[in-house]
Amino acid sequence: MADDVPPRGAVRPGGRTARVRESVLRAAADTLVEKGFDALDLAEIARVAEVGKTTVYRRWGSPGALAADLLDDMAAQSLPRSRTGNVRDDLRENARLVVRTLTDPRQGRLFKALIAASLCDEQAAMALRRFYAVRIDEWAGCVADAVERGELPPGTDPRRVIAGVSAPLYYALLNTGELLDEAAAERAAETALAAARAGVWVG
Amino acid sequence: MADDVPPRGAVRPGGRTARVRESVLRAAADTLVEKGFDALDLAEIARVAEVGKTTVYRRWGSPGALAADLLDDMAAQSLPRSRTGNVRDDLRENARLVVRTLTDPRQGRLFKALIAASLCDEQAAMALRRFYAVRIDEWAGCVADAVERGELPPGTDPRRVIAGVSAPLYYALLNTGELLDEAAAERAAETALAAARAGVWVG
DNA sequence: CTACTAATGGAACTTGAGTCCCGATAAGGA
DNA sequence: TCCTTATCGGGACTCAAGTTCCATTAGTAG
Repeated sequence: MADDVPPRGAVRPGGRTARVRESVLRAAADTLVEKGFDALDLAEIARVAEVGKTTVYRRWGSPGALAADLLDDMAAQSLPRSRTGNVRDDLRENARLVVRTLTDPRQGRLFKALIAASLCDEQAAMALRRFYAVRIDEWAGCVADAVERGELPPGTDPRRVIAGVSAPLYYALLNTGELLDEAAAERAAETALAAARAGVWVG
Repeated sequence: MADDVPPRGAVRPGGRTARVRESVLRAAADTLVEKGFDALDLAEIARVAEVGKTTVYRRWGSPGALAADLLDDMAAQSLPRSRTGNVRDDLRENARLVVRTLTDPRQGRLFKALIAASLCDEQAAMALRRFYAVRIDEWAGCVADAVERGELPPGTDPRRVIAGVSAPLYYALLNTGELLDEAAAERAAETALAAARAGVWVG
């Protein structure tokens, strides 16, 4: 029956193994930022991370798997959210945070590269979905509170509202290339707010 | 001064050269659909297209440039849009079209691969922006008409409304992995409509 | 502290993507 | 029709990504 071989690095994850992972993930992130996903060779990662080439191929095996591990690592680091007590302000804060992240020279390139990875590799795709599920849930609380307070229709799906804020910003980043500035953040927040109030996300 | 060397295939674009381009673009699209952007080797494309390897490397040079050429080819094939005389129905039709395209086994994979290409290569990124500019303009007319008819506030930016329909659908496709069905199309159209009516895209 | 073995990493090897050279072919103008 | 040369394509070559083998190192349980 199932032999259930433990994944590489899971039996003795302390000391050296942890240092190797940290070093490789840092090198991977740097490469993704500077050269993009298509330039993610495991051989070069090993050189930059000062780690044996064999180790990288054995533990991660493919650029997609490495990107997936990086995404899981990022998802594990949670960020605090705002709580102004007013939906419009909360959504605006969220939109500003997304714009700030996507226009940041390092973060913006990193996100683009990780989305590229998710489009090329199924493991990375699953990790990306997990990542956004975590990030959206972190902010969904604001909306749930707003529904409690009667600012939005009862039955409004909080996650859909938060996703509704990010959607136009990512569309600008990935599809149209439109400028992501303060005004774009404002429009994104107002779009989600108008739709939520109209009951688009009820049920 | 500028010698202005014409690009490969521009001086004698007829006959053989055209056949080679057609054959290579078809092979590229097939490979993108079946294996994704990261598997786009020019050597394999040459084999599949039954064209000399040297030719492909000389004319396109990189997977990104090949993807860019494919995007320009796609942008040149325009699609008809609906004209029901009612904004809500027009936006709904547009949303359904996007969902149909993105969930189509071939088209959906192709779009994902081309977006991946645009995230890895600057030429492909510019071509993708041109492509979406064309597609959005094709539909912007509906919204302009609606503004004329008084269905939407004066000064509403038609392109932003159309982009507002697609945004949540692409966000579901690329970020959250949420199901793209008839209901998702409905919500996308209603979101854009609510925001447009609220005047989010005026000015 | 000691034993066991998971995990690392050096070195040699294989394979195929990408480059270069040059003759063959055919597009397009005279 | 003929001529010029843009474009194609076969074949040899290079170099590094990815694989395999095995000796060495160092977690972790006892």
